[in-house]
Amino acid sequence: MNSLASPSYRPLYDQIKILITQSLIAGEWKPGDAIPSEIDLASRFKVSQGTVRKAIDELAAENILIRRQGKGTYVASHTTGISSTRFLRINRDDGQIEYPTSQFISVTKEKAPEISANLLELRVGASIYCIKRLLCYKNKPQIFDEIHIPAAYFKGLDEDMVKNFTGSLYSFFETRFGITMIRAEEHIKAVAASHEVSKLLKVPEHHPLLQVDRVAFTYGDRPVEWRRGLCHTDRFSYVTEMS
Amino acid sequence: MNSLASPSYRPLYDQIKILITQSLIAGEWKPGDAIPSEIDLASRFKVSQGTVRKAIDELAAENILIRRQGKGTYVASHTTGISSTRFLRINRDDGQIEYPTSQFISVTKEKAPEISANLLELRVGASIYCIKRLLCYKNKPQIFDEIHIPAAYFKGLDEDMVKNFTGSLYSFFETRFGITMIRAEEHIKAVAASHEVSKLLKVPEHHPLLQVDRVAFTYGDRPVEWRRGLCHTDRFSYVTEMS
DNA sequence: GAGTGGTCTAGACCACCCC
DNA sequence: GGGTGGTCTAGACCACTCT
Repeated sequence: MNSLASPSYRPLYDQIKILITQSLIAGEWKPGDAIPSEIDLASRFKVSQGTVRKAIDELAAENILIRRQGKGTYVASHTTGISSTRFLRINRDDGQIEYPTSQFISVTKEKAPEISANLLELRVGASIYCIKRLLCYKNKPQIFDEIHIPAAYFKGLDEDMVKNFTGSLYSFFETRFGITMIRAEEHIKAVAASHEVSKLLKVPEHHPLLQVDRVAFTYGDRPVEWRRGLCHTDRFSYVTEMS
Repeated sequence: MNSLASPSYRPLYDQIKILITQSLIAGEWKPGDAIPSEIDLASRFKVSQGTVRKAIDELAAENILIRRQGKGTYVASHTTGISSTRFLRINRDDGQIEYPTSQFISVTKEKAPEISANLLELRVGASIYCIKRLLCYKNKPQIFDEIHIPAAYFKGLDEDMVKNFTGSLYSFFETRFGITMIRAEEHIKAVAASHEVSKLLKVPEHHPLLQVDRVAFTYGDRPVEWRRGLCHTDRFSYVTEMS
């Protein structure tokens, strides 16, 4: 998880993990690609297959790689499979599965406010893109998202690109900007709907909403997105598991 | 995680996991105890040390066992260490660490209502204990909990036992009834404070609260607790991570 | 020094996928 | 049948803890 800790002693498989991660950062293997077989990697890194295995096992446990028996090991992609929805924790209460559609409100270039600058490790006032959108279920707006991303990593992003893309926002980031989210931290509160948001979500002013603040990280645990979601949870819940 | 799935083929280490879990259920090794060394278990189960290792690795990843290099492998306990707070996801916004104190309101025997009966796999009307309490930070009430547990698993529980116990509720369940929680699922919503709850939490009526519904499981993935927490989140957040 | 978990290796064999 | 990941073994050696 955290690649800090005292490197008084670093196991081989840990070094292999870092080498693989570096290849992912460098784009040697792209999301959806198969990486070389364990045997090939073992001879490339001059270690045994078992050591490569342990490194891949851990990356697979972090959902960065995906193993498929008999076929190979693949780089997780937000464009396909489970990975495309693994960051969506809002579910219908009746148990039915339904995916939301996006309705974009605005895409603007802004100066980073303190709240997102700190978490994105930027200077306050650094250039960011700010995306506002609604997530709708059955065409009814349920979530209002405000999303901040550093302009430096998303050069050339504009409103039309976002609006014309079909698929999730993370698959957009991955496909158009080569930035893949691998992990996120969320802080959740209950808040009262502001006048502005109440109109967007079509709820009474002061209606209770779930406020979900997220920081998302890409390879190497670099923070690259801050967002605040305001969710109407009368018929939906945020679902999580712990052990 | 789920011990279902098609058993068309069951790896050895998986069978070892089941055998270890059965020993935990039977109480052969209790929370806090060291289990036998890998070498001992290998000879007991007639497999190699590596196979035992893989089984223990997975149980450790699920926080059911805890490895300590040079010392041994221990059964996770809610009475000590990280495990004692790993189900508490509410944290202060200012980043300071503070643990809540319990203030019990009532402990009663009830008939299970539909909502908890279904999730606890009981008949509606089955006998349960209902515990109501406040969790306080700096003596200020922040969370109101209503907790349902099957009476059959907690025979003899009464109000005095609960009130006189010092420590978390899960360490109480573990110590007094031999029931250890290993996993939980939560569904979260934003709701308005009822008149009743607003008085307990000392917030205005209709104030937004986080409603956290939980089902907790013990060894063998048996559900043994349902609870609903109502949290005042003006200075606290529910924190979670995903990957 | 003895005992524990942790790493690393090498090799055999199995289950799965696809040609 | 050949390639991939998955299991299992046996053994050597390392890092850590306690006595």
